Amino acid sequence: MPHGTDAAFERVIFWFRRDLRLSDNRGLAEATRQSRQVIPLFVFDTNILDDLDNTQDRRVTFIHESIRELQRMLQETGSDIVVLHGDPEDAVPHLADRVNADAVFTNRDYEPYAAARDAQVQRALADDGRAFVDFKDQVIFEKDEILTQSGEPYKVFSPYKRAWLQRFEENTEYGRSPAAEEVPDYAQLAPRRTLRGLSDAWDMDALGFVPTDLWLVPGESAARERLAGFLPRMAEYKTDRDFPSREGTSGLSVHLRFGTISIRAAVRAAMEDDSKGAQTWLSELIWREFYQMLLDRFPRVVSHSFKPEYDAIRWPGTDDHFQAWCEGRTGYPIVDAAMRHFNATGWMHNRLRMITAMFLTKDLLVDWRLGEAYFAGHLLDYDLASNNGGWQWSASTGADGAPYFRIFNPILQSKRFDPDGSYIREHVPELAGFEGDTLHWPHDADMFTQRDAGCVLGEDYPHPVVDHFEQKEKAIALFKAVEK
DNA sequence: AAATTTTTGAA
DNA sequence: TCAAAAATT
Repeated sequence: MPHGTDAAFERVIFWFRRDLRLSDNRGLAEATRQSRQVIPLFVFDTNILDDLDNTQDRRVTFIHESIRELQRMLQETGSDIVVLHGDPEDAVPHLADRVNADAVFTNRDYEPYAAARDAQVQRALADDGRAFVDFKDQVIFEKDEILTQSGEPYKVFSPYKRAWLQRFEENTEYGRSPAAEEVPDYAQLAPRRTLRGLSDAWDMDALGFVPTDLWLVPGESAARERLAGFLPRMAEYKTDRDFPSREGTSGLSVHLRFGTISIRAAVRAAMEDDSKGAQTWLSELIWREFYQMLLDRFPRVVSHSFKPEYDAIRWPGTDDHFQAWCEGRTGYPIVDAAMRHFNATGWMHNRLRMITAMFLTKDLLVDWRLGEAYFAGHLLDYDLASNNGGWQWSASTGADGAPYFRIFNPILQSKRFDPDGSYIREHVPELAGFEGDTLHWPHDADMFTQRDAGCVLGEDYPHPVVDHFEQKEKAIALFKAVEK
């Protein structure tokens, strides 16, 4: 379609949220197709930022850097981005009024807060006679697109996945952008001079945050490079992904979270590779959609067990044990290594997320919501749907979660997935002198061995805070007590 | 996306 | 007698 000549709108704001990229961005592509002029916008949302209790939040740095890159790319085309700092419910309609936009285009966000915010923005815009148009971009399939025969949402992953794959293969268009464009039509983007003076101050200082170090490079071009770097490793994903000391995972979770890469690009990459590893990775991407669908369809999971009968459980874990877990001093080396690495970087390997979550809920008997909140506060790739889904999986309260009797033995997990102990040695250096299986469970070592390893238990490294075999029985009893 | 105990079945 | 399969939690 020729641009501009038959555009439906004169001037449209495109509002970036968790889609911080120019390429393969459905809402942005539609905005440039349907409007003579497009004004790019990002809002640093004070409703979210004011709730962060750490001025060194890594996510703010990631977003800030990614917006900077967007701005550089837009400026190279002669355009720019408007950046606001405030409450979107006021800021977006206000900007629309200021530039006299006909509409605000954006990509849908399925989190309860975002959905409520967008409904409010839509109402405010409508009062002024402006449209709010949103698009599917964050997922391949939304909640109503994959349903059982009886029209119900799936509550078990495998049949959901089967239906997802079938639907995808029926129409390969799902993997593509609706408009064939992979990048926006730059001719439609508002010229830089038009956008001058519209932004708030948005350097980190003005936002009230301090830049942090990150373990990965923010932005769209870095995301593309990371995917490219993963392609040759994808075939080995199935075998390597469970070992925290190997580079076996894609490392794309942060980019998928902030949309510096599109889910379609990821799915296309998996579909174009016929290895077992690619299928396994695709399966993980489908888990992501499964959890997004569940959150959209059952928002009560934010604060309640997906399985209502397990809401009756009163988790008896103590605050002391929770603190020991948070700080990586439980006396379980693999758990402590994972938590210390996490605290230092804001990232945790998926295998370790399962081990630490299982340990908090089934060994320390602490309510999964506390663990979920701790991860929510520190994960650079934090996503409500995936984090909640993962925690409810580990706690056995979720849709298709681990059965309550399937409790990880943290020592066996450690031996299996960190066989040479290199992960533990790196992140719990005081244990590095222990050899073989003793590293995974040092507490049976005699004093000679401890001195030899340079680590006296109870002094240099804590005694275990609980006994796994005792706690596991208590965990099973908690579930049995409330079973129907 | 488990761990552990019990039973089975072939040597 | 032991490893694999099945049952149990």
